[in-house]
Amino acid sequence: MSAPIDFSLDNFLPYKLVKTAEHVAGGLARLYEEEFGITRPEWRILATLGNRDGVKAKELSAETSLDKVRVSRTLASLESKGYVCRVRDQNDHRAAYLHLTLKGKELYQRIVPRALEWESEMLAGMSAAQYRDLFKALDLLLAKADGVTPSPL
Amino acid sequence: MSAPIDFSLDNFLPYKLVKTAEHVAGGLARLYEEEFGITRPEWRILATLGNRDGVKAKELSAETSLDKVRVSRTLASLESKGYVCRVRDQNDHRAAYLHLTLKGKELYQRIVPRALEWESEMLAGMSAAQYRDLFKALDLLLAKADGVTPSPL
DNA sequence: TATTGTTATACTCTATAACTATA
DNA sequence: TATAGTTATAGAGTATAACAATA
Repeated sequence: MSAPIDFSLDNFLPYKLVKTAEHVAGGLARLYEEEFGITRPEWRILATLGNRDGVKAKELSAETSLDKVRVSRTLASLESKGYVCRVRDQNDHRAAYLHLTLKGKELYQRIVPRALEWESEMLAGMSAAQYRDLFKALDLLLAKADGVTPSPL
Repeated sequence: MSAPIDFSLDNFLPYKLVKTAEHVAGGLARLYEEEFGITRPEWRILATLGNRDGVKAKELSAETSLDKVRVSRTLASLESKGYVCRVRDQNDHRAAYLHLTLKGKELYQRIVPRALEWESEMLAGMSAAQYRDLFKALDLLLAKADGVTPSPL
């Protein structure tokens, strides 16, 4: 007879990560859905364009971890809300540069401080060192999960 | 004119968490979907019952972060696959104790070692202290996200 | 032929409410 | 009235494939 296995879901890394991510990101999502009327993918694209205006859809897809289908649909909805406009690339008529409109920039300027405020509340009990180590650990896991073995720290 | 905002999605905690969780948990999910033919919620319930046999659906819901609807449906599919059986509570005929069948226990015994092996590969580059700190940080965030202010570490 | 982006389709997940049978 | 669990339904998210326009 084999020895009983000692395994608890609650101490299992993937479950812990998913649960924490859902609760943390879910709280913020409620904030910008209820307070600013935008969805999660809309927020991701808005955040990216606020930081790097004029990128193309393909780059947006890489930056936001949204596939090209979702980017296309999210851009359509952001455009219909008046937050984003497209400027066709004159050298490659398939693609377009994406820009925030004035209204989009204004929304970005209102959301970011609230998001940062929310983040710092979330991190309130954590030291700067803990925060740095958390990000380091997450980066390590991300790289491992994607099959990249990073150079040692 | 206001100063330009320095904000990058990639350094923003909720995004980082979600992205890491998706990549990490996604890799494992492929493992037990392809190798063992069970879905994520099925795995969560199997893992819980393997550890705490005979709990009721309501407790399963709390343990697995799945709502009662999903628990009910997942139990139905696990039952139809022959991994789980129900024993009505004689004192409360609304509820039932959930048990792994022999086939369910056998599956659990095969999956857990693979899952732990996969986890340790994922944690390979991380020291014991880093691992402990990561879990501590995740617990802290989870408690904060759920609005509980835990006692200081 | 390959690439950018869009449209279509189907499948899963999530959230809610309505329902049953018990208590 | 409240609770354990089920069924029904609609909305959102996800994955894939087919497609149009352009390179």
